[in-house]
Amino acid sequence: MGQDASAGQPTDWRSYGPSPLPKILRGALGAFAEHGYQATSIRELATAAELSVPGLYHHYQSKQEILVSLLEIVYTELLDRSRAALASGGDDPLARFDASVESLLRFHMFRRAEAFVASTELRSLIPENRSRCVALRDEQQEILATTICDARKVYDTVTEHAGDAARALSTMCVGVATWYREDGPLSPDEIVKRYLGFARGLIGAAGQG
Amino acid sequence: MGQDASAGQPTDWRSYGPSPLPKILRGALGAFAEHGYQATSIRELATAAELSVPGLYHHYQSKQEILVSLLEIVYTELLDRSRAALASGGDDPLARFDASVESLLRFHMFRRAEAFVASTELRSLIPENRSRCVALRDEQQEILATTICDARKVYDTVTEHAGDAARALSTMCVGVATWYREDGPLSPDEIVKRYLGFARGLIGAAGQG
Amino acid sequence: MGQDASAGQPTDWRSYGPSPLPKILRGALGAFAEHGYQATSIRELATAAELSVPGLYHHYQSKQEILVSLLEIVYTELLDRSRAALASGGDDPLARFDASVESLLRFHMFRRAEAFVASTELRSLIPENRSRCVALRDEQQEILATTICDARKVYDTVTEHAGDAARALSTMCVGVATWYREDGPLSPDEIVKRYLGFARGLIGAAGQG
Amino acid sequence: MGQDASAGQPTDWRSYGPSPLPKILRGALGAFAEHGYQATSIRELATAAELSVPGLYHHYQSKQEILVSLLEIVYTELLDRSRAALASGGDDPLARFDASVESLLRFHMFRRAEAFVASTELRSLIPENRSRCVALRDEQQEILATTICDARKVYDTVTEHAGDAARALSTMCVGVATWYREDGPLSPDEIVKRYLGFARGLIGAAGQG
DNA sequence: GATGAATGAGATTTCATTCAT
DNA sequence: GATGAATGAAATCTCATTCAT
Repeated sequence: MGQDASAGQPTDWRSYGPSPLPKILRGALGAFAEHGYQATSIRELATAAELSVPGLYHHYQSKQEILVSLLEIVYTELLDRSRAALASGGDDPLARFDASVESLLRFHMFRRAEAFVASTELRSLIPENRSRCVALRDEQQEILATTICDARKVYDTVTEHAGDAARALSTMCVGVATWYREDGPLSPDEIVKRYLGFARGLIGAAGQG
Repeated sequence: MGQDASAGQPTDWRSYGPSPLPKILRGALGAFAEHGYQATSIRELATAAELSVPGLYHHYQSKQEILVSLLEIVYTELLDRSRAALASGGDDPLARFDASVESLLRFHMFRRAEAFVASTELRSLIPENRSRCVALRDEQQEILATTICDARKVYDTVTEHAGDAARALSTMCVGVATWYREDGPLSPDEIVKRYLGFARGLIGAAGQG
Repeated sequence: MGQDASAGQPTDWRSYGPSPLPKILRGALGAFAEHGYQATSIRELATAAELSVPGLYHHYQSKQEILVSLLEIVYTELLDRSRAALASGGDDPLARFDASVESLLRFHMFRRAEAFVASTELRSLIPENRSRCVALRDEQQEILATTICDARKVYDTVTEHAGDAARALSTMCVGVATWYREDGPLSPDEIVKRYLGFARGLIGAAGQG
Repeated sequence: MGQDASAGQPTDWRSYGPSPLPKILRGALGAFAEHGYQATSIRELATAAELSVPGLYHHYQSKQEILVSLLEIVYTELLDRSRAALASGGDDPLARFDASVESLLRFHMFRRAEAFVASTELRSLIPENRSRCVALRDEQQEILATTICDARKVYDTVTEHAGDAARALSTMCVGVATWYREDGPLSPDEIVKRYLGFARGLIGAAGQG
C-alpha cells in the first residue's frame, strides 16, 4: 500500500534501470557531459543521434530546446525519486532524512551524466527555461531542508539554518556526479554509507539512529 | 607572530584586497563568469580590456592562453592562502583544520568570480593546461585531507576515508561561490561560522574544541 | 447583344466575382503577394492551402510549378478580359481605346494581388515559363498599342510611337495595383474616370469623344 | 551663378558620370538587379565585391544593411537631382514641370539598375528602413505634384488630383528603368522627348509651351 | 601597441523535396 | 491524399586569428 506504482512513477526510488531518454536526448546528454552545451555543435548532436542535421530539427526546434527537454526530464525524475524516498521513510524523521540523502546520492551516481549536465548547464538555459528547471530543483532542495529541520527537532540540535544546511548538503551530494565512476574503487552502497555519515554529522545528528 | 610574510606570499590569508589581476585577465574573468569561456568571444575580451583585438593578441597568444593564465593565478592564490592558513594554525590539529576550511570559504566568497570560473572552466582547458591546474587544485585538497586526518586522530573518530571527506568538504565550500553575494543576507563571518559547524560535524569532530 | 459568352470566357469584362483560383493557388497568391516568391516557403504554401506538404506536392510538382500555374491563369484572364473589352468597343476607335484602358485598370483593382504578383514575380520564373507568360502579357500590350494607333488616326495626332505609348500607359495602369485598396478614398469608377483622362491626354486625344 | 557646385551636390542634374557607389554596393546592385534581394546570397555579394564572406561583414553588419545603404544613396541622389532640376526651371511653371519629369526620366535611364532595384526592393526593407526610404521617395514625388499643380494653374486646366497625376506620371517614368538599354533603339534624348509629350498630355498641358 | 581589413572554418538554422506508411 | 520522418544543400552570420600599416 502506497508503494505500488501509481501512474508510471518509479516504484522503487532505489532501483535504476537504463536511463529512459529518447535517442536524441541520450546522445545530447553524452555530448553535453563531455564538452558542455556551448562547445557541442548541432552536427555532433545529429551524429550522436544517428540523424542528419535537419532530421534532428524535425524533432526539436533548436539546440536550446534539446537542452531544456533533457533537463526537465532529469529534474523531474530526481524530484519524483526524492518524493518516493521521502514517503518510504514513514514517520521517522531520521529515516526520512536518510532516505532523502540516499536518494540524492544514488541519483547522482546512477544518473551521473544526467545530474552533471543538469547542474552545470542550468546557466546555458534562457531565463524562461531556466526558471522552470530551477523551480524543480528548488522543490527538491526544499524536501531536503524540511527533513533536516524535522530530524534536528527530534535530536534537539539547532533547528536553525536548515536552508543553509540543505544547500551545503545538496552541493556535497551533487558533487558526487563529478567524480563517481561505475568502475571506481567504491561501490554505490559504500559511498552511500560514507556520505550518510558525513550528512548526519553535517546536520548535527551523528551517532544517533 | 606567525604573520610574517614569507617570499611575497600574502601575509594574512584572511584579508582580501581587490583582485590583483592584470586588466586583461580581470576583464576576461568577468566575461567568463557571465557567459562562460566558449560563449565569450575574443572581441568581448578585447572590449572588456579596453584594447583592440590585435592589441589583446599582443599580450596573449590565444584565448586559451588567457584562460590558463587566469586559472593558474587563481589556483595559485588559493593554494598560497591555504598554506598560510595551515601555518597559522600552529600545532593544534583542530585549529589547523578550522583554518583550512575557513580559508577555503573566504576565498570562495572574496574571490567569488575567480573561484567560480576556475571550477567551471577547468574543462575548457586543453589537457596539458588542465593537468597543471588540476595539480594545483589537488595539492590544495591534499592539505584539507591531511588536516582532516590529523583532526580525527586527536578526537579518536574514524581516521579512514579522509580523502572522501576532503572531497565532500571541498565541494561544499566551493559551492559557496555559486550563490554568495556581497549584499546577501549573511556576512562572511556568519557564513564561516555556520560552515565551520557543518565541516566539523561532517568529519565527526562536532562539539569539540 | 455582344455579351454572349464565347467558350467559357467571362461574359462581361467589367464584372468581377471572387477570384476563380483553386485553393492552393489562392493561398499561394496571398503568400507571394505578402512576402514574395523567394521568401515564401513550401510549408507556408501548404499551410495556406490547408494541406500537408506532401499533399501539396500531390497537386504540383514544385514551387515553380505553383508560380507558373498561378501566373498563367492571371495573364490569361487579363488577356481574355482585354479582348472582351476591345470587342465591346465596337467600331469606334476611341471607345475601343477607352475600353482597353478601363479593362486594364479594373483588372489591376479587382485582381490587385494577382496583378501585383504577376508583375513582380515574372523574374522568378525559369526562362521557359517566363517566356510563356511574357507572350501573354505582350499580346495584351499589343492590343493596347493597336487601339492607341487607331484612336490617334481618327484624331489626326501623331500615330508614331504607339508601342512606346502603350508601354507607358500599361506601366501606369499596372502601377495601380501597387497602391489601390478596396477601402481607399477613391472608388474604382472614380479611379477609372481620372485615369481615362490621363490616358487620353497621354496619347494626345484629350478633350475629344 | 547659381550653377556652381555647392557642397558636393551635382552641378548639373542632366549629366551622369559613372555611379559613385562603393565597390560592395556596386556589386550588390548588380546582383539585386539580376536576381532580386531575396534570391541573392551573401556569398554572391561577397564574390561580386571580390571579398570573402566575413570580409563583407566587416563593412556591413547584415545583408539588410547593404540593401538600405544602397537604397538610401539612390533615393538621395534622385532627390538631389530633382531639386536641382526644379531650381533650373526658374520661374516658368511649365519649364519646372518639364525639368522635373526630364530629371526623373534621365535618372531612370542613367541609373537604370539603381532605380530598378530601389523601386522593386523597397518591400525587402524592414519597416524602419523602409519608412526612411519611402520618405525620400515621397519627397521626390511631392516635387512632381507641386509642379503639376503649378503648371495646370497657368494653363487653366483642372488643378485637382495633382497627387494622382504625380503618382501616375511617376510610375510611368519609373517604368522606363524596366526596359531601357543603353544599346537600345532610342537615345535618351529621344526618349525624353517622347515621354515629355506623354507627360504634358497626361496633365492636360499638351500643345503648349 | 593601436587600427582597419581580411579570412578559412564553422556555427545554427531553413530550404525544397522525397519516401514509407 | 494525409502523415511523420528524413535529407543534401545552402542560407546568414560569427568565430579565432592574422597582417600590413
